[in-house]
Amino acid sequence: MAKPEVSTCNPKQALYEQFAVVAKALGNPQRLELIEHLAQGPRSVDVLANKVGLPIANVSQHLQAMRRAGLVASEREGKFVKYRLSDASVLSAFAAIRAVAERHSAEVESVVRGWFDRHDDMEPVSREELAGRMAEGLVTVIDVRPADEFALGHLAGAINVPLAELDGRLQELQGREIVAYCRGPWCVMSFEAVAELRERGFSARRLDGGLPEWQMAGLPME
Amino acid sequence: MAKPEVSTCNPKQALYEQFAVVAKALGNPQRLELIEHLAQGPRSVDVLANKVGLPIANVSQHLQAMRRAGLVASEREGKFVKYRLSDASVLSAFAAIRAVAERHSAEVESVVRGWFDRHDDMEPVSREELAGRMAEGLVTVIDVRPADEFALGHLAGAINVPLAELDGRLQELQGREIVAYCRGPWCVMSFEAVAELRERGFSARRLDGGLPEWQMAGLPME
DNA sequence: AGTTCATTCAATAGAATTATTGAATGTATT
DNA sequence: AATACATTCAATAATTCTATTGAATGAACT
Repeated sequence: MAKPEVSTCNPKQALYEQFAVVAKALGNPQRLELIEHLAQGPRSVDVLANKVGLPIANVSQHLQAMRRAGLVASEREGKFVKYRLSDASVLSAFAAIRAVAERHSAEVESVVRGWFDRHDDMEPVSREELAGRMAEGLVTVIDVRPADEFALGHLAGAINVPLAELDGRLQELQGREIVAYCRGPWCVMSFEAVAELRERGFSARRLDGGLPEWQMAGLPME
Repeated sequence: MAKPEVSTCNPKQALYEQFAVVAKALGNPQRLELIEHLAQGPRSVDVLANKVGLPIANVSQHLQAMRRAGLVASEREGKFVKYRLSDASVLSAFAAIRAVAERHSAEVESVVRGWFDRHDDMEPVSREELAGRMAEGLVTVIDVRPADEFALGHLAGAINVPLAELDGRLQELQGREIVAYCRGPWCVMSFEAVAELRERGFSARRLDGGLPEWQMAGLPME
């Protein structure tokens, strides 16, 4: 990622270089995971390191690489350095790359198919539909992310039922249709939650997209 | 780019790996240049090699790398192998990455500023506006790409004035406003053409985007 | 069959990326 | 000032990526 000075005389080359720097910064699974976390809100280096299970120094370097590419920005807050996505365009780029992968890679399909047998069942609830049904009080929205992430911001009206606790809290969820969400479109926790709930006879669906998409759509958070 | 088997047991990791493969394939200036050419239509390996000025074997390898990532597809046609973008989503991803680079990188800005002093002058003509004015016959549209690229497909009604020939063909262009386009949003040939035309006193503007964008918008080609 | 040409393959060296380690820096707290 | 803690820096080895070369393959043409 070292690119001390991009200074080809050929301006066309220089442009492609700049674009490549951005794509290169996205071209690493660890960094993509970091972006997915940052999409939910600003985070400090060690919170991120804990979440993704990497050494702090390693995460710090990845974050700096992304900062050089313009994907993230950082500000010091006391002892901590909070990183955040620099722009909504970063999420768009992530989504666009995901779209390419979805169309091509049979592997991506198959990962998702692992949780669902029939295609119909995968159909998620749209944000607009969910917003409407929440207003009518017809639906229980569960946030299946870990409690610490929930605490840092969540969909207005959602209750936190971390995936690990789902088993023991089924009685809370009786009676209404359930919509589960988590970090983003391919966050597997919501897939697992829906699969488990259906096995117990609940009527459960996934929200289309995760928290970042909800927030970007201007829908209420708390 | 070698990734013989992506088979982490962790499905989350596997997904990020897949997404990273796509981004990585976009993370190289040469490959981005190839994509820009392929965005105009299917091309054979050696046509591409001539355009980008790289050894054929090298181009072939880049194309294969992109094929593995799902960015391009290929079909044999007699002696030739024609590569093409596999999907419109590839162009979206390219555009999204470009958008990130534009917002962040002062360098990208400065490359463009090299051709124009004032920001107002950079404002391009939208596709819709141009389509309307062409219908009224008010405007001369010039395609400043090399003749061979023009021959493989161009905007309906455009005339081909390769940048290299612009000097000698000014009298053809007298009388009407000129709109220039070339390969894509950052293709510098149209910037140069407009700058040169203005120096000679012509009223000239750039088309917003290039040929691929026009085609994607469903506007007429020939 | 032999020739020509486009493409791919295989092997290589050089460059860049990544994870890891431990030391250094900077900021709050006592 | 001394400590604790979060982050960054610097150096390293392992891996991966890239360009280059020349040989091999595949399809058309004589």
